[in-house]
Amino acid sequence: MWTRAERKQRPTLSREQIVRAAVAVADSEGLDAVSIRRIATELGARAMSLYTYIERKEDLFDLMIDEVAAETVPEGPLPAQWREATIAIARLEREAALRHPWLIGAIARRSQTSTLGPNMLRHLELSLAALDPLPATPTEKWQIIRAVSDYTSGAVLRESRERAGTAGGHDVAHLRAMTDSGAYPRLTALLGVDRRDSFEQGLRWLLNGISPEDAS
Amino acid sequence: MWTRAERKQRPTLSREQIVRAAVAVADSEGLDAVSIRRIATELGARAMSLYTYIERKEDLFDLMIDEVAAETVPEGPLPAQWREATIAIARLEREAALRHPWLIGAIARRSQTSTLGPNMLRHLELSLAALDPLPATPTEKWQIIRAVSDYTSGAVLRESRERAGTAGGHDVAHLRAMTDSGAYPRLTALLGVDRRDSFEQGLRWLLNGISPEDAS
DNA sequence: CGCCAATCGGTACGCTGTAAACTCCCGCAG
DNA sequence: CTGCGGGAGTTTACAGCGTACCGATTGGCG
Repeated sequence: MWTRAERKQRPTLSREQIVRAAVAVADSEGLDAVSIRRIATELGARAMSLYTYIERKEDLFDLMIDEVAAETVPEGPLPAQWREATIAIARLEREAALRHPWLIGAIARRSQTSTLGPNMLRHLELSLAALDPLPATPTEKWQIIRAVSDYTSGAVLRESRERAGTAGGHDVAHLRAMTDSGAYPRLTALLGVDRRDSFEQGLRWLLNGISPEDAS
Repeated sequence: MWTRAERKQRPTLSREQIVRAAVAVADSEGLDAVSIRRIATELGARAMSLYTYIERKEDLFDLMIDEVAAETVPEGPLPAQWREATIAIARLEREAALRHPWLIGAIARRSQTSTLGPNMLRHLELSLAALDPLPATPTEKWQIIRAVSDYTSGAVLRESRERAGTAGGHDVAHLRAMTDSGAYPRLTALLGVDRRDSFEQGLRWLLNGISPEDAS
């Protein structure tokens, strides 16, 4: 679908416009607010007009994902050290996912590996480029990229849910009740503990494990 | 909501029954197939009857998540080595999530940190117990648990999507076209490469980074 | 000019979550 | 025993969803 030509006439809509509107709605009201009718309204069109540009709603999600993937493509030259370069890319992924908290949900929602869009391909290409200085086989490099991006997406999934939650008093009360039961002593001991975010710490651990010699 | 007493009359339905039916439907037909009407039909009831046991559909997702979380609670005694114990728990998480591919999606779908159910609390308690032998502050232990489970959920999110996909020929053709363009040389070089799964490898890297002294 | 294909609109169908009001019927107070 | 409170389950209804199908419009090209 990435290769399908756009209209040749002169439309009042465009795929780019639709995707941007969808991303804006998702950013401000969540993924569930992204409905065909809603996006059409947003653009002053009728629902069915969108189907000139996408085949089904899932396509729209794919396009939204790739739209945001653009933010994960590093702009300038990569740091010369593979480690710094990889960290920089992981940070871009994290920041994009926190800016668009619906992102991981959209990825998880897609029934199968969504077709990779051009921005996602550029992102992957540059993730590989970051490892150029590393003496490793392609298979090993691929494993490293997967490990780092797996960690990043998991961390970001948790982080963005934590931010959305901010634990209303009700949940806290419930948690207290549970821990007061004494069934979870270690958890109880953790209730007041510092929960400063630890994305960077975990990333450091992972990279140290990959390459112990230049651990930080 | 976990504490709310169940009915005292004599119902033909039960919360447990509803949740099990929902998990079964999600397992075999995906999360989208879990609708109130569908589950009710599955149980020979009418849609609105379910609302005696849950307040809204999101509650059902929470209950399903905790139902599956039971499978991530280790049964016997934990390995004495914190490292082995942590690996064992991570494997349970992975296997449960692969058995129920909708799981990560359900977690991502929940608008905020869902209320922790009893099974999730037991899982967390035992994750902490696994680190008992480790000389570390509670904050550090919490960070370790988060790093490991972040990595695990990210890896499993990717893995289950890969399994669902198995890349139909169409996608492969598209990918070929993209890489033939020459814009992604490193990716192109990777096309035929071995993609053996690497969950264990990444987990080893992470644990080695956490504790270099007993690296494997 | 005539044609074609792209674009957009309208209508309709079967689905969704759930609010509101209803019918039962059990267990208990008098 | 009667009466009744209240919980279980049902019915109906509504607004919204994705999208199949068809018709109207229109601009570019032969």
